[in-house]
Amino acid sequence: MRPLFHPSIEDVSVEAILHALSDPVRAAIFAQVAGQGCVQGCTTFSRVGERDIPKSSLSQHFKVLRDAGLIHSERHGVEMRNTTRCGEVDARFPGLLAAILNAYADNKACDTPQA
Amino acid sequence: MRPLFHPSIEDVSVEAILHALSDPVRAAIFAQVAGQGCVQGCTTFSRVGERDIPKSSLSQHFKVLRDAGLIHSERHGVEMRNTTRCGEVDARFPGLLAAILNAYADNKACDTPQA
DNA sequence: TTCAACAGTTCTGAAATCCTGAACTATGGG
DNA sequence: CCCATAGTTCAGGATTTCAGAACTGTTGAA
Repeated sequence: MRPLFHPSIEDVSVEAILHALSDPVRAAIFAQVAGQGCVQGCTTFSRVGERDIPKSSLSQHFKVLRDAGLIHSERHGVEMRNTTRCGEVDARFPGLLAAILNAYADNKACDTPQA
Repeated sequence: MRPLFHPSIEDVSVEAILHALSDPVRAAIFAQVAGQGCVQGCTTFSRVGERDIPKSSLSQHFKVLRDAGLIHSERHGVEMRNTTRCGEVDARFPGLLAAILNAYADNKACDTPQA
């Protein structure tokens, strides 16, 4: 198990961010981490919306978010502590994350009006 | 040649938009169309940055932007008239496009400080 | 009308990427 | 030490993307 890689904020690119968040599962994960400030572990997301996500896929999703510079992950014993890097990212690309999270929130509101 | 398809604005999704704009070539095309209001034709983009883009790829890129609801294309004789759908998209997802275009602009400024 | 040039599109196969089950690593508890 | 838990890595098949070649559709000239 190689140590977790986190890009420095100057190496974070818009395209990587957009690509990472263009997947609804990853967007949901990120929204949740952003909403809670800190979320324990991948297993929290074994189910997103309707779908069951296998843990190998979850691990990859977290890696993509990490590589894109969107989250910071830290091992705490057996589990993972994930936090967003919203502060840094927002300093570099002002308003970007807020607009995206907002758009997803609006979207969800339309999708499930009577849920 | 099947007629050009444009999704209605309610069918436009955040993920499709982010996916479309997560490609730097498409982002450049879209930024240009957005900047000019109207751009004639794909061939305008035979070169983006350093890269030569074959026209079959350009055609695909335009299709992705169209399917994502970002641009409107109309045949005028032999060539194509492309316009953005920023207005509609911005009404649906306020601030999203502006934030993304801004982020790309910032990014480019960093990439080429002495060009 | 017929022809050539031009602007894009579609087709197709190769390359890259994504998804996920299975095997693995690391940590903590009994 | 052994097992359970949390996550990672590997390997493969499925999907997506890229780009050359062949095609469609339009315009202008002869």
